[in-house]
Amino acid sequence: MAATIKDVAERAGVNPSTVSRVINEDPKLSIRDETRKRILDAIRELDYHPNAVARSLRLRSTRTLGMIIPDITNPFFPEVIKGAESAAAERGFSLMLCNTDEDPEKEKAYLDLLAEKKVDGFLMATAFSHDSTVKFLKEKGYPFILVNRSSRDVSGRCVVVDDVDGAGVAVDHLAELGHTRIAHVAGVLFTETGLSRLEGYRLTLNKRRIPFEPDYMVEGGFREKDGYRATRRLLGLPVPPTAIFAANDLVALGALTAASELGLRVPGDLSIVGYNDVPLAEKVTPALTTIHVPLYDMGYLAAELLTKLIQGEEVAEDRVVLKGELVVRQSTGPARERAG
Amino acid sequence: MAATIKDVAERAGVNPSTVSRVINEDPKLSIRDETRKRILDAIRELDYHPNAVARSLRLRSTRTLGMIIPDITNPFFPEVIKGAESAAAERGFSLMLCNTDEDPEKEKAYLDLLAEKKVDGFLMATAFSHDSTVKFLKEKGYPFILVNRSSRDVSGRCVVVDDVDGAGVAVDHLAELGHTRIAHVAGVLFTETGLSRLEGYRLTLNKRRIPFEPDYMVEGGFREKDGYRATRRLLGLPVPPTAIFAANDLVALGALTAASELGLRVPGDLSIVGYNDVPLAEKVTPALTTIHVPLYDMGYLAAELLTKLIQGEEVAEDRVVLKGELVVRQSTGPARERAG
DNA sequence: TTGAAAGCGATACCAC
DNA sequence: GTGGTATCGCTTTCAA
Repeated sequence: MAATIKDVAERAGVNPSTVSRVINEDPKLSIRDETRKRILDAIRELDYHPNAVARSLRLRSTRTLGMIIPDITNPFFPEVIKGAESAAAERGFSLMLCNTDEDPEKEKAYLDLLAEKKVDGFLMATAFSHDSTVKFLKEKGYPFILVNRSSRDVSGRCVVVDDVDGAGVAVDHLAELGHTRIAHVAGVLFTETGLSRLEGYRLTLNKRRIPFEPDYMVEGGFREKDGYRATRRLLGLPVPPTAIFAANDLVALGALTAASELGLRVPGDLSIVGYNDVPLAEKVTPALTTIHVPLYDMGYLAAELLTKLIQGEEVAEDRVVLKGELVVRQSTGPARERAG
Repeated sequence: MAATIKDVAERAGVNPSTVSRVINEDPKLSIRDETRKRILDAIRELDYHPNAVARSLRLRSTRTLGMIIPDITNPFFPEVIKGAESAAAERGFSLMLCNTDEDPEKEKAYLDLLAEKKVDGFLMATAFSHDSTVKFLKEKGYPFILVNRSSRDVSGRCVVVDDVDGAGVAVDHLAELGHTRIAHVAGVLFTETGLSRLEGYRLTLNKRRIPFEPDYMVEGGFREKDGYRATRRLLGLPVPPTAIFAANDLVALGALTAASELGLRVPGDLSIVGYNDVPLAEKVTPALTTIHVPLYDMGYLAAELLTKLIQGEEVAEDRVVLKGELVVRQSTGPARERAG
């Protein structure tokens, strides 16, 4: 059995409360050096480690954050998690990680579980999560931060990237290469990110006076096969696009596959730009031109913000908006007339 | 404030202990239906959820597992974590995730932290971890399972793949393609996995009566740049190898880059086999021939085993050995004489 | 400068 | 069939 504070107290010949004060460096404690030494010695001799469960019960704080993500094998998340974990650890918090597999029922179950386990706050990285989640969190008054998603229901409390801007940068890049037949394989359009990237696409076409061609906008999803299917469709059009702005890198990868199956060369016949700059993006051939999103920072800032919220610190801004940056690699090139 | 068991008891006009028995479905409880109903109603009306921290203190069990991994952004781990998380969740356990960045000090700090937080057991996925970790765990009597690593200091308690066998399969594949100049970019040789793969390489050369050429064995490491450097060296040899068995997929990727920089074609001029079949492996060009390791299963089985250990269930075998399987893709091809 | 005791929210043993 | 009460390990207020 591990030693308790009582054991330490007995060994040092003092009361447990005194031991507690010494451990927690109670500022309004004046104690004789000799007594303190006895306590410290006893702690060392017994290899005493305070029981965090008991502390949590007493202090009503577990120093633990719950993080809910849809799928850890999606290459978007590991960097985000790592950032969150670092920020949490630096502030003495641990991370409890929950994977929902995009299943709303699991999400709800985890929410309840984490609430019962009395985590001090929630990091929600699930783009699909129904607003009932946000509602639940708000009603219960639990501190939370949305990661890479925002909500109309709530003032701030999120760390996001400016997707309208990022999509604009992507489309600008293609336009500057001379492309006018620019298609967009959109993400899921009931998510903020999906919607905003579409908006950025349309706004930039507009700005550039490129007419919006409805056939060039196809709603896909965020997975590779969504990109594959959508691209097959686009490339089957009578007048196919010469460039595709994909909702994310996975989608761009699917587009790459579809193009190569049809014997098209990238970027010779088709330029493709992705979104997020997932680690995979630079490994594939051709390496993906994409919008680099600071994934690590996103996680870090979210966890930092959350711990501040928890500790009641004043936060200037509880809505952090990060900017994406264009990274030009090999999947985009100048537009040129096609043989047909 | 959330309702407590006392609130429920008052509202139902019973004693807290009775509420507890109803909640936990105490088998040796006989209770009037009417009383039970009153309690259940009170629970619903107050939206009562038991405080897991208080339960944990009383029951001396947190139903939480600590999982320590070196680097979540290494594509090896997300699948493993996902498997572990699933198995844990199915058994009512949560996962506390800790990222050490390969830093032994962080590892120790996390070990202490998790111990203070009274996790019920440890999942250790750190190949580099010093044996002091295993020693610590053993001395304290904490249940633990090593993932993808074993230890001489301990009888079983691990889920590993048979790396000697896997490496053998990889080298066999190359030999069957007619290669005789087969090099090995080894991993870190003070890890079990690094050592075993080297052993498999040597045993198979032996079996095939291919003489072992010391210059063809270069110790690298497990990172991409290790593979890059080692391969540059191998390809600079007077008589360079025609095939490389890499310690893992990341190393194989580095080899790929080195080869293409030198104008060599894969598999035309050089065949490369990786290890693990990380998600990345099938995405790169040429797609990697590799040894598929059941990453998800590894995590799943480890967590399952650990929960059994924790709950005192009899486990037939506390050392689970999985087999890798050859996946032939595009990075390997028949040997042929080179121009020089 | 230190001690005593209440209480955090549950469970479980022992009564009756 | 249900209640009383001690207890898990720690913190904190109030006393002395």
